[in-house]
Amino acid sequence: VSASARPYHHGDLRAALLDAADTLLDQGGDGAVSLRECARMAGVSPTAAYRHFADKEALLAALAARHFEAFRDALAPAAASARGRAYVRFALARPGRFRLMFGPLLARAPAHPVLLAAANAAFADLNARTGSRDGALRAWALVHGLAHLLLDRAIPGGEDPEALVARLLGGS
Amino acid sequence: VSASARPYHHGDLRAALLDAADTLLDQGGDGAVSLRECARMAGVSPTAAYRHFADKEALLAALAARHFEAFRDALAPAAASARGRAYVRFALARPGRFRLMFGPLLARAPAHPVLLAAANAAFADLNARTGSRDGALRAWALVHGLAHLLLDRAIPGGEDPEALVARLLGGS
DNA sequence: TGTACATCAGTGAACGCGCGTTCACTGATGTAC
DNA sequence: TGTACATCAGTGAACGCGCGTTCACTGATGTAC
Repeated sequence: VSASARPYHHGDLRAALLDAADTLLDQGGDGAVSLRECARMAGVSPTAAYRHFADKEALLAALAARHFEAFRDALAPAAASARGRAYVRFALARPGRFRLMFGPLLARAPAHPVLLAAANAAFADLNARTGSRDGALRAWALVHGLAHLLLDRAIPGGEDPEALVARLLGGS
Repeated sequence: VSASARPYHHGDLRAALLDAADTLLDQGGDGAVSLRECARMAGVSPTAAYRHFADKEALLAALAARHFEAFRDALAPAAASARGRAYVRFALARPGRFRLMFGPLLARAPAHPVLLAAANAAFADLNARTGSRDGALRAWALVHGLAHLLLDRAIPGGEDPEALVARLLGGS
């Protein structure tokens, strides 16, 4: 009746809250994440989260940091030609995460050292691969723009995204 | 005491509401726009907007449509080489508008014919200029990605955005 | 081994907030005769 | 020219909602002697 009454083990509320936030993020996007709903999903009182995070933004920052690390790890092993496709695929598969990571929260990273570090590490990886810095930046912008345009259904024609990406990024 | 008591003239509440939404959008971004605040700014009761828009989304759609038209008109006369720079400059100067236009609302354009038409017209213009369709698409994605990365302060180094854009888009 | 104590994760009530939307209404405008 | 009427833009009260955050608290855990 003690620990097993909760869906998480002793000391893991923090992780449970992040998982809940993740689920909400994937289902309803940025705006669907609320501290209260996370607490509800973790089976805990509305204010329990404040034992683990200073406020809502701190929770989101921790979440974004976690995703930047996973994102970096996922892209690192890919061959240069496949990394662009993987980037876009990630954005299309997990729009909520993508938008959180690259959204307005990013500008507030200086206030959240963990996020700042994770983001910078990921960005450094993205820019380190190819030859010139400007070339890397251009490649990044191209892929990033493609991700956004597909995500927001801005590209007319209703063509299969996967095929389009393969064609546009084929040679890079 | 009749019409002059309001900051708008007879029949112009609709325009006044859109202007108010625009101001909020430019100041606080997407989330800062509320029907109640728009009404407040127009000097009108909280529910007056429903005479002119079916609901909040309809107002936002009308606003986005208006901006797509202006966006298209602003880019049309520019020379091909300058259009990319103008695109990015618009995004940086008016982040709220840019995010509204190219955000999740765009996926709901089919429900708002005016927005759908305006967006498609703008997109057609963007893609019609350059030679091949794929080339145009790539150019668009590059510029769009650059706009987003700069907007979200994702590009490390703190370099002057304007200079960076000029350098990266120089040859296109 | 047993007792006193400090720690601290989680509780629950409460505060104050703003929002979108509905509904019956008022009162000015302009038309039809 | 004057009166009866319909239209319809805007009102204001109300509904129900969920949110972030505070605060004093409880009660289990584990440590020190």
